[in-house]
Amino acid sequence: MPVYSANVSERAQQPPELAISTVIFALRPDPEAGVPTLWLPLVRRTRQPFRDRWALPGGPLSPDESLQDAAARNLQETTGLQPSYLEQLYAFGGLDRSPVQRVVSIVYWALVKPDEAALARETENVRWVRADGLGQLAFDHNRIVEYALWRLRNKVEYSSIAYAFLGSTFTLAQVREVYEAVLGKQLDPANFRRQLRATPDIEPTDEYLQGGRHRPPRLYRYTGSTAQLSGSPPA
Amino acid sequence: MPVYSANVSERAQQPPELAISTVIFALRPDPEAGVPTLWLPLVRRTRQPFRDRWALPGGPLSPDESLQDAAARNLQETTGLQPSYLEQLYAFGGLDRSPVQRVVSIVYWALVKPDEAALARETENVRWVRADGLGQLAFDHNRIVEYALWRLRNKVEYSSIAYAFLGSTFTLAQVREVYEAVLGKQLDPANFRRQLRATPDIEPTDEYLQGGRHRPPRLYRYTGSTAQLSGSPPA
DNA sequence: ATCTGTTCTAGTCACTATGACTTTTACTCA
DNA sequence: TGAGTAAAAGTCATAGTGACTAGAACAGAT
Repeated sequence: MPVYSANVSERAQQPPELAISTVIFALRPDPEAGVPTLWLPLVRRTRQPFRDRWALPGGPLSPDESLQDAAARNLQETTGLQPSYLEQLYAFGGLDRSPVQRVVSIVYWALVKPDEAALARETENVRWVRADGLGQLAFDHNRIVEYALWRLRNKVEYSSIAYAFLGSTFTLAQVREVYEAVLGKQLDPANFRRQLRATPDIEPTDEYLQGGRHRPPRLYRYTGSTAQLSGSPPA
Repeated sequence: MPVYSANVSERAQQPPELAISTVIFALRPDPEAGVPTLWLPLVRRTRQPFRDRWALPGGPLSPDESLQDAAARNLQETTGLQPSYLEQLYAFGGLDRSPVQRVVSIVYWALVKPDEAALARETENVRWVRADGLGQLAFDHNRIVEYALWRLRNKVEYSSIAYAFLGSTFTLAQVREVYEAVLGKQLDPANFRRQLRATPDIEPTDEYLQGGRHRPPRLYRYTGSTAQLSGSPPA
């Protein structure tokens, strides 16, 4: 335990600090295999506690912004990205999350589209890592990412969240790759295709994706509401 | 709008206040029809803002308790009840939730069993009301209850949460009544029965419920984990 | 003692969704 | 021109569901 930890009576007097953090997911091609995989940006801590350790983007809540606005702002500030999906994940408020002062973190999770993800800037203090294998993070951030992953995997199966990872048109195989990357398992192309064809929110365009060394796949478009896909309270 | 509202510059200087509230659901027989329906306890506000309006039980977060402990405590304090299920609902942090000072509320929702619900004390300032038809509540609490209801209805369909409303043994018809009360629609007894018989976590006992003017129904027992039914992050 | 109304319990039938699998189509590259 | 690849369409067996029918087992009334 760190030496700079405040003692109990000191901590009891201060009100808990309120912070916003965000888990940001994007699909990027794996450097080796080339298949899309889940990545997320981390920021290097420049101060104690956990100095030089990697952590989720986040910061304090400004008095004049809503919780969601605060999440969108620190997402913008650290990565320069606009999320295509943003939802509250959970409020973490355990007593020993930070060794210094008690912090209650309201955590959001976000998805970004590939064109956005391509713009993402990496600096000395901002790094993208694969969602598996992200060493030891600061605070309880490993646990938070685990929970965000669990939520993402659930939600991809019962909602239309997958399209938040894709551009305006896409092939059915690309959709399948999103599912495979998120769920971490192979899916049967023919059966997957049949299911998508049966959902009304996915309509075929007249265009085909050229360039592959095989039969050119048709492009599709998602016509469902990109607005909050149930899971957040009505505004 | 109230006259005691602070102006913008005043509000901007204070850090947001952090509060915990809880939506507590119990099944009680409807006074007329007699069938079980959803009820929840409200507390009368004794101070401004919204003095004399009904509101969700809640209060500030003590420095030495976790979020969940705080929810359990103010549940105990206002109603004297022990919840059989308690889960975080959402963190509400809009700018205009309170006319006085900005408040961020971390809201929990709870289910209580019928024997507990029977002990619930009603006082001048604590009243149980039906989950539909609860007039105008203080703050944004109507919206919060709506969201809690939405979550309850969802969760009852894909998880085994219904048994948190029931005692240690129960008839299959009682389980069906829980579903009907929560979902607000009639279910086919025969088909519902078939489904429950197929779930491994519900095992028949050798006992039967006597007293009805019809064939006595067999009693069953829920053997699944009553611990957190997925939806909260791993402890 | 028998009848009646009730719910419990078991079962049938048609329809739909799904997993595993096969076949044909349409492209690129050697 | 043939080989390789993935797209696209279709087949088949199986599991689950909604709608429905019918017998079983009780209490209370006749």
